[in-house]
Amino acid sequence: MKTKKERILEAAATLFAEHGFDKTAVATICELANVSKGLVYHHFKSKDEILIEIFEKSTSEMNSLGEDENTETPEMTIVDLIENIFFRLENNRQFFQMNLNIMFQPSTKKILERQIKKRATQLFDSVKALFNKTSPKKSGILSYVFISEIDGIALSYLSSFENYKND
Amino acid sequence: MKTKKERILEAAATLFAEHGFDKTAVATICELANVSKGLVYHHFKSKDEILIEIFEKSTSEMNSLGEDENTETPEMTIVDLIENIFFRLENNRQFFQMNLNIMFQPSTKKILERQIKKRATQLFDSVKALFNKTSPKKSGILSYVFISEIDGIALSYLSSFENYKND
Amino acid sequence: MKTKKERILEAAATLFAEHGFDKTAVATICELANVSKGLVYHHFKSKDEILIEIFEKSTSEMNSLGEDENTETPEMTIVDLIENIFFRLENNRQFFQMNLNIMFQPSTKKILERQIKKRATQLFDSVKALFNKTSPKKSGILSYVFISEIDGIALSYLSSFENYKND
Amino acid sequence: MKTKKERILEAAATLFAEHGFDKTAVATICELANVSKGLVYHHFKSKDEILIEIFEKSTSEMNSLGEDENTETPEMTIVDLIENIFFRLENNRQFFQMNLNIMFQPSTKKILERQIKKRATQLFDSVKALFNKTSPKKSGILSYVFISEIDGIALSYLSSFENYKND
DNA sequence: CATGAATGAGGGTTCATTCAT
DNA sequence: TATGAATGAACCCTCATTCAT
Repeated sequence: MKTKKERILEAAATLFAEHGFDKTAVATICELANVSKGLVYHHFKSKDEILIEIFEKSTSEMNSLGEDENTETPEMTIVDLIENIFFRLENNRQFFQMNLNIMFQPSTKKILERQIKKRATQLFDSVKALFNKTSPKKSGILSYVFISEIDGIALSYLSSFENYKND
Repeated sequence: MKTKKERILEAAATLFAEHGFDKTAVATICELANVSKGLVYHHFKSKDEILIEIFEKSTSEMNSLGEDENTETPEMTIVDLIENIFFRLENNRQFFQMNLNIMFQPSTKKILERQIKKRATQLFDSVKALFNKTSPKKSGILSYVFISEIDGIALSYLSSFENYKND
Repeated sequence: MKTKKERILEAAATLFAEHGFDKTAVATICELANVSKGLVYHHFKSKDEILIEIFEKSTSEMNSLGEDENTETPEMTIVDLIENIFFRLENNRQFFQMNLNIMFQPSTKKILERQIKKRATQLFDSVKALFNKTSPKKSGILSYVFISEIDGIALSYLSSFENYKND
Repeated sequence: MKTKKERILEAAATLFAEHGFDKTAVATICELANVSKGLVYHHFKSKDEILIEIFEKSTSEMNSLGEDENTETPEMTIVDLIENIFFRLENNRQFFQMNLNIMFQPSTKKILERQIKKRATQLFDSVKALFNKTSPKKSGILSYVFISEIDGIALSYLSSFENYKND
C-alpha cells in the first residue's frame, strides 16, 4: 500500500498537470489524496517543495531512460532511445504535458530554476556520450540538434493533440 | 500619445510575459499603466478579457505577416515567410515567449480556447494556400509538417535561450 | 463621523491592549471596527503596519505633551509635566498598558525597533531641553534619572493595579 | 547528566525569553531540546504547563534569595538583599527580561494569573518580615515602596540596556 | 472617462495536540 | 519513556470585482 506521502505526490502531479500549479489549491490536493492539510505541511515545507520533488522524481526517471538500452552498437542505442521516447510520449502524455506546462510558465520556471538546469545538463551529457561513439568531433552540435528535434516533435505532438481533442 | 486603454494593454502584456497571467495582479497592471482599477474595468469586462484582447491583437499581427510578402513565386514567398518569422523570433522574443506561456498553461488555455483554435485554423489555411501553389496534392500534410517544424525551432530557440542565459 | 481607517486603528488599539498583539486576530479587528478584511489590507500593508501606525500616533501625542505647558519658569514646566503624566496615567491606563505590553514583548519589540528608538531619543531630548534651563551641566544625567523614575512609577502603578484588580 | 525533562524546560525558557511565549512553537522547543513532540506532551499537559512550571521554578529560586542572607542585623539583611538583587540583575538579565515579558503580556499573564499573585504575596510578605524588624508600624507601606523602587530600577536597567545595545 | 474605497471568497501556512507504535 | 505521523482549526494575506462619487 502506498504511503500517504506518495499519495500526496501523486495527487499533486495529477492536478498540476490538469489545472496547472497556480490553479491547484493545496486543499484540492488534500481532498484527492485523502489527507489533512496539516500532513501535507508535515511532509513538505511548502507547496513549492511538492513541485520540486515531483520534478526531481521525473528527472531521475528520465535518466534511467538510457541506461538499459540495447548496447550492441551506438547507432542501435540511439534508435532504441528514440523509440523509447516515442513510446513514453504516447503512453505518458500527462507527464510530458506537465513538464511543458512547468517549464514555460514563469512562476514555476522560477521555482524550478536549479532543477531545470540540472536536468538539461544531464540530458545533454548523456546524449552527447552516445554521439561520442559515432561522431566524436561533432557530438556537441549533434546532441544539441537531436534534443531540439525531439523537443520540437514532442511539442507538435502534444499541441496538435491538445488543439484537436475537442473536435 | 497612447490612449489609456492602449497603455493598459501594453502593461498587461509585459507583465503577463514576465510573471505569467495568474501571477499578475490587476493592481499591478494599474500601477504600471498608471491608471485606476476602475478604469481597467471600464474598458474590460474582466481580467480574462484583457488576455483575450492581447491574444487577438497578436493574432491579427501574425496574419498580416504573409500579406505583404514577395509574391513573385510561391517558393520565394515561403522563403520570405521563414525569414520573416526568424526575424521576429529574434526581435520579439518576449512576444513568442508569452504565446508559449499562454498556450501551455491549462488555466489560460481554457480562457483562450476559442481564440487559439481560430488562430490555428487561420495559420493552417494561409500556409496551406501557399503550398497549394507548389504542391496542391500534398499541401495539407506539408502545411502541418511546416508549422510543426517552425514550432519546434521556435521552442528550441526560446528554451535554449532561457536555459543558458544566466551562465 | 470617523473614517473607516480611524475605526480600524481604534479597534486594533483596543484589542492589542486587551489581548496583546499576537493574540489579536485581524478578523477580530474587522468585527470590532465593522469593516471587511479586505479594507484592512487596503489601508495597511500588514498587521505589523497597523501596530506601527498606532505606535507612531501615540508618539506624536506624547510629543505634544510638553508643548503647551506653563512656561513661566522651567521648574514650573517640569512640575506641570509631571502632573500631566500622572493625570494621563490615571485616565489613560489602557494606553500606557499597551505601550508596556508592546515594548516588553520580543515579537512586537522587533517590529517597532526603529519607532521605539526614535521615541526614546525624542523623549530624552525634550526632557533634556527642560533640564538645560535649570542645571545645564547635569542635564544629561538628570534627564536619564528623571525618565527612569517616571517609568518605574508608571510600572509599579500599572502592575499594582493589575495585580490587585480582581481581589 | 540532565534529564530530558530538564532539557525541555531549559530550551523552553531560552526560547520564551528570546522570542516570547506566543512566538515559540512547541516544535522549536523539541528541536532545541532534541526530543520528540510526544515526549513533551508526556511530561507536560500543554504548552501552558511548561510556562507555568518555568515560572514556578523561578519563584522558588527567588524565595531562596533572602534565606541565607547575613542575619546579624535586619538593616544588613536588607542591604545584602539589595546587593543580591543587583548582582542577579546583572548576571541574569535574560531571566528578568523573561519575567517582565511574561507579566506584561496579556496572554501569558492570564495563564500565570495564580502564580503571579502567589509570587507577589510571598515577595511582599518576606520583605515585610524584614521591615517589621526595623519599623514595624510602617512595614506595609515600606515594603510596597521598596518593591516598587526595585521594580522601577530593574525596568530602567533592562530597558536602557535594550534600547541602546545596538548603538 | 476616471478614481479608489470597499467587499468577500479563497489561498498558503502554522501549530498545539493526539495517538498508534 | 519515546517517536513522529496525522489532524483541524485558525491565522495572515491576496485579489478580482463592484460601486458611489
